Amino acid sequence: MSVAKRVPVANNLLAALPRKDRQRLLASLVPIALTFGEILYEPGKAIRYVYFPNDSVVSLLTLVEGHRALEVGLVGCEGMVGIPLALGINVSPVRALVQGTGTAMRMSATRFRKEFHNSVPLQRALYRFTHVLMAQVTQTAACNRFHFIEARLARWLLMTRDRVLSNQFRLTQEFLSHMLGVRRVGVTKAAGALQQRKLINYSRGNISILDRKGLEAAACRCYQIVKSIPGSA
Amino acid sequence: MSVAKRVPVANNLLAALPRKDRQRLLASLVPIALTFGEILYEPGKAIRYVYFPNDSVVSLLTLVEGHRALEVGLVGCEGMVGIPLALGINVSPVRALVQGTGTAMRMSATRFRKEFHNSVPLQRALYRFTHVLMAQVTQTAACNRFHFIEARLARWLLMTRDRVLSNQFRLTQEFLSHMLGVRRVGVTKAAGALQQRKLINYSRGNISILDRKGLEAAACRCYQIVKSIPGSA
DNA sequence: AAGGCTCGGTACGCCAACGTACATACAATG
DNA sequence: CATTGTATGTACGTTGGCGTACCGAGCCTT
Repeated sequence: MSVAKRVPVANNLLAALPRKDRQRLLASLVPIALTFGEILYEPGKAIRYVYFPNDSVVSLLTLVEGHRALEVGLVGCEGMVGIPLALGINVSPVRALVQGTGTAMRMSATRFRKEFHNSVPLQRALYRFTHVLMAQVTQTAACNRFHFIEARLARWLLMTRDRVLSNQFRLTQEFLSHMLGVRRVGVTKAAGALQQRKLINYSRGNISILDRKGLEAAACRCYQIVKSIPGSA
Repeated sequence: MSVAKRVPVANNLLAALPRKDRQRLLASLVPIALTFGEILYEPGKAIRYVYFPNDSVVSLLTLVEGHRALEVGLVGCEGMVGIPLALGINVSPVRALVQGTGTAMRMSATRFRKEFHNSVPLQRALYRFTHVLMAQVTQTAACNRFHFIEARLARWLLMTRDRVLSNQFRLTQEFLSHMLGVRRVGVTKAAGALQQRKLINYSRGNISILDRKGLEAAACRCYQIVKSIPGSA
């Protein structure tokens, strides 16, 4: 995690604020580079910074002892990482893991509290995003319960695609298994099936989406449902 | 759903407010009887009232086509039903189903918005509860993914017990199957196992907890985890 | 070129949970 | 007391996913 100067501010949440509020916030925000694998929060630990992703992507994971991690939320430029702070809580219930390398705007927790208090538009935006996140977690809960790995994988790839704005990215199957909460072998099988159907291409951590429409058809409807929540794009 | 006069206000959220705020709120709140099976919200539909349960219990369920309902949250006297409104959203993403007959304090959505705006203590309390709910949904997501039906059933019974404040309540297995998102037969087997271990007693919808400690041991740790979140009791 | 390392593919036995169907028990009602 | 309906129990074959183990393929380093 290093300071990244002069990155374009592409976070939608910030971009949608009135100019005055945005300017004031930007004075307290520092652009920062987030790299794949970095852990921003650990469950039960204090939240020290909030992050407004630009082109980076952050996964929210629950940890249950004796099991793999399980992703419950995915935050990109449409949101903020650190929602508990907006709710007056300074401890994270989840692990926050950088899943897509990129930049974000960062602010310290103490500074955030102050700025949040002073900007009603920011409050409105963050409360709305809290709702989107809640809906996302809810849908994911059901998805993890009911749908096949293959469909869930397809959904996950699409969600990532929407946030990194690219059809190609790096991800090992081992990593994916910790997102979906399944065995690596399960991912291998599912990815193999998708590849055979010419929907994706997969090779040593390099994944590319070949047929987006087809992949959407292979994914469960959860993808569309979450996407259609106002404020989730 | 009928007006219920002169019920003791036992909702913790309300009780913890400063006297002044509570008094003002109570002027707009109407005690109401909620009966098992009533549906308060449907997904995608507008929220018309918020509810502060006293001794009633309300389930939040996601619906996925082609599958049974799945509970993602349980709200009793520790919270409020209608959190989206506090976040500035007037559509429910979930179905809200009365799971434990009892009373609640009710307020119209429009009235709530006004009162909410005017009471900072209420805002604080509700944002905190939003966080608790989010954590609960998150934990439930992992629980539904990883744990056996028997452990999940045990957890569910304990959570209900904590909210109805009684070791005995009415619930059919069919109903439970829609809470846990499993077959009715799955519930039969799990309940049978718990009964054989002398932890519960089960007969035609009448369930009683015989050995609470034992049931806690049979439940997954998710029960303790959710319970230990500050503000969840 | 060799060795090590990461990543992906395959194989095997196991089992919780699934869908479905049917059979029993209890309760209320006429 | 017979009838009807609801609630529970049992049974059977199917299967997706699990844990584990091992192998091969590509890549980097020495």
